[in-house]
Amino acid sequence: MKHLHDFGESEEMYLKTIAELASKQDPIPVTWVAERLGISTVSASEMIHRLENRRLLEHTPYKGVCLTDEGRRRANTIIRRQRLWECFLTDKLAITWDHVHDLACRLEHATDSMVTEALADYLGHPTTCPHGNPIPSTEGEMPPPEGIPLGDLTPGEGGVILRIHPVSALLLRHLAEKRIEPGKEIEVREIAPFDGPQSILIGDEMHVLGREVAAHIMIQPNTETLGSRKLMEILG
Amino acid sequence: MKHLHDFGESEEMYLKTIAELASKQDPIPVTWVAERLGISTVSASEMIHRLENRRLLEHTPYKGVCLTDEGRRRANTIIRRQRLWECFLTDKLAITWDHVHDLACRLEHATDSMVTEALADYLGHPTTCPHGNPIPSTEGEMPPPEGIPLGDLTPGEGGVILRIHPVSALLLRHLAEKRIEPGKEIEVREIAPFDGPQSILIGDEMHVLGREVAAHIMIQPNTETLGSRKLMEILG
DNA sequence: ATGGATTATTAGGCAAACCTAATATATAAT
DNA sequence: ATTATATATTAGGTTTGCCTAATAATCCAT
Ligand SMILES: [Mn+2]
Ligand SMILES: [Mn+2]
Ligand SMILES: [Mn+2]
Ligand SMILES: [Mn+2]
Repeated sequence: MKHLHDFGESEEMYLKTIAELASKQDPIPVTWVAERLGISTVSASEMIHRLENRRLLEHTPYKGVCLTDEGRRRANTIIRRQRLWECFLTDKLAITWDHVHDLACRLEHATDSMVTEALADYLGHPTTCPHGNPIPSTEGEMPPPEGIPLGDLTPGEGGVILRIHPVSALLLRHLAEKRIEPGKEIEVREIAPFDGPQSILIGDEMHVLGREVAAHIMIQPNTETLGSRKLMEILG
Repeated sequence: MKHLHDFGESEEMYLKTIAELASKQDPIPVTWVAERLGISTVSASEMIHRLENRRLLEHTPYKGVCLTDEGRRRANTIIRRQRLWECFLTDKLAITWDHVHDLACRLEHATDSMVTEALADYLGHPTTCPHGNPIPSTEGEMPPPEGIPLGDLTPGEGGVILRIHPVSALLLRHLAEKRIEPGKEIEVREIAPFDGPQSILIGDEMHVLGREVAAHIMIQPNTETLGSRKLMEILG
């Protein structure tokens, strides 16, 4: 007999979370997954074993997890749904930027491919979500995300905000308050010693951002202000 | 710690199901609830006790269940969400009539009141769903549904289809195939003996409908064709 | 190489929603 | 009043997804 419950929502969130973390490092420590999902490492470890048995990921002990091709395809399907809903919520329902991430994170699990594709049609097949992140294709392929973290820039360097790496609503609210959003010019002015917070200039306002926050703001660097060493890194 | 899962979807489906059945009879036998949800009576009974403890309904053994005011309010909130999504899916995404019921039944549980009200705004505050059923208010009040079941009409009687009482996608597909939809004229031509199926005329086509199906097609009767006995019933 | 920190596993539990099989109770029909 | 039927409860079990506490294995830095 089939149950009333979906019992696939957890699985989907694991895959999505791993895919999102994978753009920062690969393989992903199980600890990171647990922390992001707000559960114990034991529970995460259990579930990861189950997903490994089903060939959706591979776990190398003491290293971390990597999605298989099928796992990544599935993850990107969920991400596609979330980002399309984000577009709908902002563009059509006029819900603010910092709210749509969490709202879409609930809808994504209740959406099949028929609705997804009809929605994509209706929205005119957008290529990025309101936070600037690319929307995967119907086939579950995602263009490589662009930009480098603001946190990697040094004083004097700056550029245009390309996207906000997907993360909790709290961070988005924090950024929304300071009017830090995709498309805007931003410049690093100062970095406190001992890997401390960055002082940044956006519009005509100065703000101090913690390293964790700065790591999620992805920049298209302004090449003029950029040190040549970093230029090499980016191009080569 | 909070769980990843909602664990409220079941509760919502119980309340909604009971509210929908309540328009046919009151109180509702627990058996009906179990059957509609496709679960055992034991499971339904368990859950109904839990909902009773939380004052969302009242259960009189060997009679059935009635929603409390709070229970009905909650149920109508879910119904509002479902029917607004149904409008969205048909009007904006151009998904057919018979599909939207089930699709919206998944979205309804992933939708909070912010999204619901923004959606209602966006759709221009529709008053009925694509199946003709009334959409409850923000406060959880629903206008009394109109019409009498097609199954109660006798040969020669007819009228306009007002709405299809909410039920499975199978029934909707069945009706969609025969072009039986809200707004159309329909007339009973014949009833087979021993409470058998009805032969009906819609457009220029004749169809034979089982009693169960006919019970879900709600009619605004054409008073000229109507027997005076039934007229009394309706008006008085 | 060795000790301390990180990572993984084991053991034992819990709650929500389901299930079947068996039993008990109330209502309805003869 | 008795019996048959419908309804309810009890008992015991499953799966999913989470938990804590304790232990074991590995990695890394000195
Ligand atoms: Mn989600
Ligand atoms: Mn986004
Ligand atoms: Mn539903
Ligand atoms: Mn409807």
